[in-house]
Amino acid sequence: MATPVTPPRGMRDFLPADKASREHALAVIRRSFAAHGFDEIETPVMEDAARLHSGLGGDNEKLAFAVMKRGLKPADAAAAAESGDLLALADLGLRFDLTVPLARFYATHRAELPTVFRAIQIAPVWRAERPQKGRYRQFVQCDIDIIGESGLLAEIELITATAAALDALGLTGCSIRINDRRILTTLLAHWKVAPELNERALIVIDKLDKIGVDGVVAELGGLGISTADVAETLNGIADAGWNAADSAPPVWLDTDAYADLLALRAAMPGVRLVFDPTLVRGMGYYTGTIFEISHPDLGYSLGGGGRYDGMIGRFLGTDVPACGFSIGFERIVDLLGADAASSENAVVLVYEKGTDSAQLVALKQTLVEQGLRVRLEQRTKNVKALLERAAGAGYGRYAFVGNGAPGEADLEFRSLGG
RNA sequence: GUGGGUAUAGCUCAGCUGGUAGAGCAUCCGGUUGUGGUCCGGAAGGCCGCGGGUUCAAGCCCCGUUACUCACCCCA
Repeated sequence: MATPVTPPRGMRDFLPADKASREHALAVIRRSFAAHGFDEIETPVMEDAARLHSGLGGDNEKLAFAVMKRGLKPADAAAAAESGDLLALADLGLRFDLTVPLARFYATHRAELPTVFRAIQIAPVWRAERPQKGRYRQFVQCDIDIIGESGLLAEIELITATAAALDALGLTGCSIRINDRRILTTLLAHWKVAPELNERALIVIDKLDKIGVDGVVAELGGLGISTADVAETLNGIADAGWNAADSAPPVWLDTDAYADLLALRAAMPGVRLVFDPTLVRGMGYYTGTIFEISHPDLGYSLGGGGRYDGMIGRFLGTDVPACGFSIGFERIVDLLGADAASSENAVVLVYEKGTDSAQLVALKQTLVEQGLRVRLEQRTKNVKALLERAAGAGYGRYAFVGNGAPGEADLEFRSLGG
């Protein structure tokens, strides 16, 4: 190429057709969430660097884009190099999720918010990852969160609203896998895993469906976890479903947490809930229920969430229960594909070169006032390409504007169907 | 962070064993059509990603580099 003009790595431009289908999907999601009693808020794209790196973002913290302080001097850079703390040069960063900003938002505005606050956030986040299919460095998340509700009603409202949104989008085949951090904690305790190994052990367990029982046993062994019944327990976990405790519950199962999951399932008969004791989720801040949207065609999740009762307390001082669910908007849109919803109310007027502009605009204005969407296009040699582009942009009808004195009465509209 | 693939016209891609840079579509022009989505002809459009090397000669072979892409890790 003569001039390499591409957007930043992992970030994208959207052509009119893409933009239209994105906006359509966003409108559907907004409507679903709002119908379930959630209110939309907005926060800045940046937060204080210290807040982003407070340990609540898990591994995502390492992927945060940092923003350098304004007015840095060479001496500052030298000092940072000296100390080895390059992040000292940054005081702000782009948010890598919507949960940390929400916790900050709630701490700031608690007095103005209802006791139980149901929030919608639909906004881009940034992560400095290596892009690939279904993974971008700027992407939109659609979050709903309930703050101040410690009971299962929070989970129920979140999952119900999310399932409704997926349904309204026409997405079929999705299921929601569900688990509870307490079940994982009990399992690790049963194996007498040292607390500092918990996170790494959980990541290994998460891979059970990919690498199988033998693979997990091997990797756990590598971490020094080799209690006698590891393989036996894993076999039980691999087979576990909603019948896990039909007879005597297995020793690794936290029965209180499992009872909660059964209650959730009973409360939402219309939602395809799958109990998956290997579901982990990377965020360290989850304390209870965790869930993830799965689709049979994809190796990655379409969204996820869970309960994070300890997080708000980090900003506020007093603990406030919270639970959230996030839809990965980009992955949903990729799945939906383009819906070229053409409209009969959108028309193209094809005019000959040299047609009087004033007459064209007057004609256009007449049609606009009738409620039509009107685009003017000068006739090209090959009209076919022009009309196909217009059809792709959502225009449903076209008419040729004759030379001479074009008037509305002279227009003969034809369908752009083909 | 680790590994694979790709890079040629605005777009999609050919280019043989190293020997003058190609097609389709899109664009522009001429004609045809003349209530028109047809057809014919022509033109324009290229640092063959970038840098080095081998060679009489490199789009092609070698080394490096950058970008894109797919997968792993992790994630939405």
